Amino acid sequence: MTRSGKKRVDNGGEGRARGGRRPTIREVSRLAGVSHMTVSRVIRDLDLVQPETRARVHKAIADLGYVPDRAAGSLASRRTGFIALMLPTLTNTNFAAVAHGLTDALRLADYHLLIAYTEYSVSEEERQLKNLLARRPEAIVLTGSIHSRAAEKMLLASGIPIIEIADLPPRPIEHAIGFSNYEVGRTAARYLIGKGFERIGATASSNEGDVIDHRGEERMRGFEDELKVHGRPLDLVSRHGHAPVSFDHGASVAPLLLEKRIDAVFAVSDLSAVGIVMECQRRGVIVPDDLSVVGFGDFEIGREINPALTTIHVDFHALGLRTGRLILDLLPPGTGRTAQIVDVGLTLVERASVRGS
Amino acid sequence: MTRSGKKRVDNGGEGRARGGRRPTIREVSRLAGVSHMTVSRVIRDLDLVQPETRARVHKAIADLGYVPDRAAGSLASRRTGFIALMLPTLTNTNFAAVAHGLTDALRLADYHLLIAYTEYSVSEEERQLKNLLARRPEAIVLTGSIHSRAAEKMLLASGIPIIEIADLPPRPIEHAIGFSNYEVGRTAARYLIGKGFERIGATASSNEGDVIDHRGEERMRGFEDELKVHGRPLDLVSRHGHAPVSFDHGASVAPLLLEKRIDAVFAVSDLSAVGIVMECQRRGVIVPDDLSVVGFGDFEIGREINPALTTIHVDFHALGLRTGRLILDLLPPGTGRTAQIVDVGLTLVERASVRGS
DNA sequence: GCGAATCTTGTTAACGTGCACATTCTAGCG
DNA sequence: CGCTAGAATGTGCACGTTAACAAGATTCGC
Repeated sequence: MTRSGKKRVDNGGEGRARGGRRPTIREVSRLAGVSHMTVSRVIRDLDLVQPETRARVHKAIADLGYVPDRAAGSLASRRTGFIALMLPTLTNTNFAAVAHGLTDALRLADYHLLIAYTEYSVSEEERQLKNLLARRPEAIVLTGSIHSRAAEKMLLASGIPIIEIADLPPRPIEHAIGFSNYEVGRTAARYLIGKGFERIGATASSNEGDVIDHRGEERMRGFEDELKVHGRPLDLVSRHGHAPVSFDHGASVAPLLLEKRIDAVFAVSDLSAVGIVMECQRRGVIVPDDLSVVGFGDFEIGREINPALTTIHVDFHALGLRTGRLILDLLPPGTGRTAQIVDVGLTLVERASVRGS
Repeated sequence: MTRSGKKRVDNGGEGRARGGRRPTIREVSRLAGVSHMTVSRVIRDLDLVQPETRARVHKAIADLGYVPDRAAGSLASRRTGFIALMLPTLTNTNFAAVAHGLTDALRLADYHLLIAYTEYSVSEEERQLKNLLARRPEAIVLTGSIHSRAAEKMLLASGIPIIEIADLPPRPIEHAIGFSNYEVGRTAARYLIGKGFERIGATASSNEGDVIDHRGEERMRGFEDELKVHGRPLDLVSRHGHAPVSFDHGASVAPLLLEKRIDAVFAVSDLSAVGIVMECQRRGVIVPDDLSVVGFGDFEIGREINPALTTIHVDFHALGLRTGRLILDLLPPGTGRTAQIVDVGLTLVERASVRGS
C-alpha cells in the first residue's frame, strides 16, 4: 500500500465528485459501498451481480451522473468499439445510405462508426487512414479499389478485417461487398444497343491528377468495352469536369451531347442524368423521343422527374447492413478469416427516359 | 524497481514487435535508442528534439510501422480529440454539408468527428447522447432545440461546450449557431401575401409521438402566425405523413393541394416542394401559373428543375465551418465561456416557381 | 453436518500514452 | 577553467478502466 499514501486527497468525501472532473468508477464504488469491479460488472451487464447490489450501484451511478470512459475501457480491454468507414463524400445520399445501413446493423452491438471522407482523392485517403488507425478501429470499411501503396501497407499491417465496398476489385485486399461497376457499364450499353439505338454516348467526369472517381471510371470502361464488342465507335463517349458529377454536371454536358446528335446516353450517375433531362426540358428537347437517358444509382429524384429516369439500381442501405453483419460475424476473436466476396448484384430499372420502353 | 522484475519477457529483441500486437511507443524508443518520451515528443512535433535524434526516431517508427494509440493518449492527456455531432439524418445533403463544413474547419487541428443521427426521435437522441458522452468529446454539436429532460441534464453535466445549430432556440443550452426557422416561415408567408395570392397553403409532415421535425414545425408556426397577422385563414395549412419529408411526400401531397384549389404553397423543405412541382408536371398543372411553390433549403435539385424553385437559402456548409471555428476558439483551456449566439441569416431566392416573379 | 460446487465480490496488475519534474549535456561567459 | 543558463533527454507515475485470479459466502448432496 505504498502508493495510496501518495495519492492526492482532493476528494475526502465518499464518492463525491472531484473538482470539475467527471466522476470515475471508483467514486461510484465508494458511494455504493462496493469494489470498483462490481461497478464495472454492473455497467457491462455481466449478470453475476446480486440484484440488490446492482440496484445500489445503479443508484450511485444516477446520483453522481457517472458516465463510463470508453477510452480507458478500450485501453484495458483492447477493444475500442470503433468501426472505421471511409467514403468519397457524405453529400451523396447513396453513400449516406451506406453509413445508415452500417449504423443500423452495428447499433445493438454498441459500436461507433468513425467516418472519414476522401473527396475522391487517393492521397487524402492515405492521410485519413493514418488518422483513423490511431483510433484502433476493430474493422475498416472503405470504398473502391484504388489505394496508395502506403495505404495498402498500413491496412495490411493493421491486423483488422478490411472490407472494400461498392465495387468488386479484381484483387481485393481482403473482404469485399459490392457489385461490379464494370458490369453496370456493360449492362447499360447492352440495354441501349438492344433497344436499337445507333448513336450511343456516355458521360462522366474526367480524372484530374489525384482526384479520381475510380468506380465511375469502371462503369465507363465496361460501357466502352461492350460498345467495342458490338463494333460500335467510341467517339460519342466523353469525359468532362472533375469528380464528383452533379446535377450541374449533367446540365452543362447536355448541349455537347445534343450537338453530337446523340440518340441515347449513359450517365455514370443519376445526378448527372437528371441534370441532362432537366436541361433538355429547358431546350424543348423531348426525352426520350429526341434523347434517351440511362443513369446509375437509382436516386430518389430519378423516380420523381418527368419522364422518370431509367437507371441501374443498387440497394446501398442493404449494402451497408450486409457489411455491418459481416463485421459482426468477423469480430469475435478466433473467427476464421477466410475472405468473403459478396456480390449484391444490380438491377436495371426501366422507366420512361428511354425510347421504346 | 520492484515492478520491472514482474514484467513479461515476451519480447527479448530490441524493439521487435510482440506476438500479433501492434508496436508501442516503448518498442520504438528501444529501437531508436532513446526514451519513450523522446518518441512521444517526436510524434507530437514538439520541437525540442535534436534533428538527428528526430530522424532516428522517425526511422524506427517507419521500420516498425508504428501507429500511435490515441485511446492511450487521450487517457493520459485528458484530451480525446473528438467532437460529437448529432444530426437528424445523414441522407439529407444539407445536414451532410454541415458535417463537411465542420470537418473542413477541424481537419488541421487533428480532431475527429463522432457522428450520430437520431432519425428525428427525441428518445433516440437521448440514447445516442449517452453513448457519445462515453467517448469524452471535447465539444458537442446538436441540431434543433428540443431535447429530453435527461438529455439536457447530461449535456449540462458534461462540462464541455454545447453548440446547438440550425435553429436559434429561445433559450439555448449554451451556444447556438443557426437561423430562425420561425422567421423562415414568416418570410415565406410575407412573400406570398405580397405577391397577391389569395388561397395560400403550406405543407409539412405531421408529428407522430416521439418522431418530431421540430425545426420544420417552427417554420410552419412562423408561416401560420404571419398569415394570422394578415387576417388570413389557416385552413389551407396541412400536415401529412411522418418526418422527414421527401420528394415522395410532395408528390403525394400535391393532389390534396390541387383539390383545395390553392394558389400558392409553402413546403417546409425543397424536397417536398420539388415533389409537388413534379407531380404538377405529371398532371398538366402549370407551375407557377396554376400553382406557385416556395420551398426551403435551397437544395441543388431546386436550381435544376423547371421551373426553377423559389426557396429560402441557408448556407449549411458555412454554418458547419462557422461552428468548427467557434469550437477551435472555445477549446483552449481557460477560454472564457460567454455563450455565443450567431444568426447566419437566411435569403429568399426568387426563381421561377412563383407567379409574378 | 461437512466438504464440494457455485455464486458473489474483491485484489492486483496491466493497457499505452503524456505530464511534471529530474537529470544530463552543451555553450557561453568572465 | 569553473560556473550557469538553457537545451535536450530521461524517470516515474497517473489517467480510468478491464482481465485474471483470489477469496469469501452460500447452497446442496449424501
